Amino acid sequence: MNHINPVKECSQKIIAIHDVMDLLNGKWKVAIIACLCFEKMRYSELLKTVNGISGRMLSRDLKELEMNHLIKRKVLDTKPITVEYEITDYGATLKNLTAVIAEWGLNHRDRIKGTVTLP
Amino acid sequence: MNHINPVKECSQKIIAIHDVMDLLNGKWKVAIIACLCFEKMRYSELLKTVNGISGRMLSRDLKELEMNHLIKRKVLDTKPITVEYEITDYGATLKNLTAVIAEWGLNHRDRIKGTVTLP
DNA sequence: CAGAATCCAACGGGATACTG
DNA sequence: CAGTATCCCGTTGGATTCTG
Repeated sequence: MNHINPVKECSQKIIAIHDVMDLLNGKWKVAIIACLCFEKMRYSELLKTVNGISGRMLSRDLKELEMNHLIKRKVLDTKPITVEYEITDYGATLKNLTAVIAEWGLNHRDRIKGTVTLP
Repeated sequence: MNHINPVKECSQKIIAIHDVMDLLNGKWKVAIIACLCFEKMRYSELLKTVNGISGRMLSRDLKELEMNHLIKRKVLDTKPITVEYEITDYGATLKNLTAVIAEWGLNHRDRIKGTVTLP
């Protein structure tokens, strides 16, 4: 059994983290993924659920996430047209990741935002 | 025992995720935290370990992380001067988060970098 | 060694208006 | 409803040079 050089192991992790941060770059992608891990949603629902995102950014990020096979886009032929976004099996492997992030955020809300930003 | 409205619960998580993404914004912060969770490091070591980061960004991000009490800066009076960065107890609560991200990245490296993003 | 300063390019992201 | 098209600004981030 080989011992792994601890420095090497760290480097590997750093590279892996770069990959992920590259895939989920920007302010919104993690939140979008988290939403869709929770349940499939339509464009307008995402717009409301992902607080503060603009339509432009939502479109853009959805397109990128779809290109990376993390989500699926399904056009329903209702009238008027509606579009449903759904997490893929691949994307669903990110569920734990989003859960850990959300949990940390919940536990440390006060320290993060500090004094302000809450009435 | 109260039932939590599932939509409400999702919204809470989204907000929490926004907090975290705000705290760890940019390409490098998560990697820096991961490094320092692994072991304390000097500036120049971080520069080598966090692949590809520039000195300017490292300085900037270290300052921000310090302001948020996630890391500590310690000046050693060697000559020439050396500076050691160390994770705080508070910052160390992010260790699991960085580990989960790194693990996902490692497991899915092939698909991310892939051959040519899948035919 | 550990940065600060300067310059500059590129991207992120908001607001608004428009389309099928 | 689900976008697309512009416009426009602030930030990010790289390269380089300078300092104690």
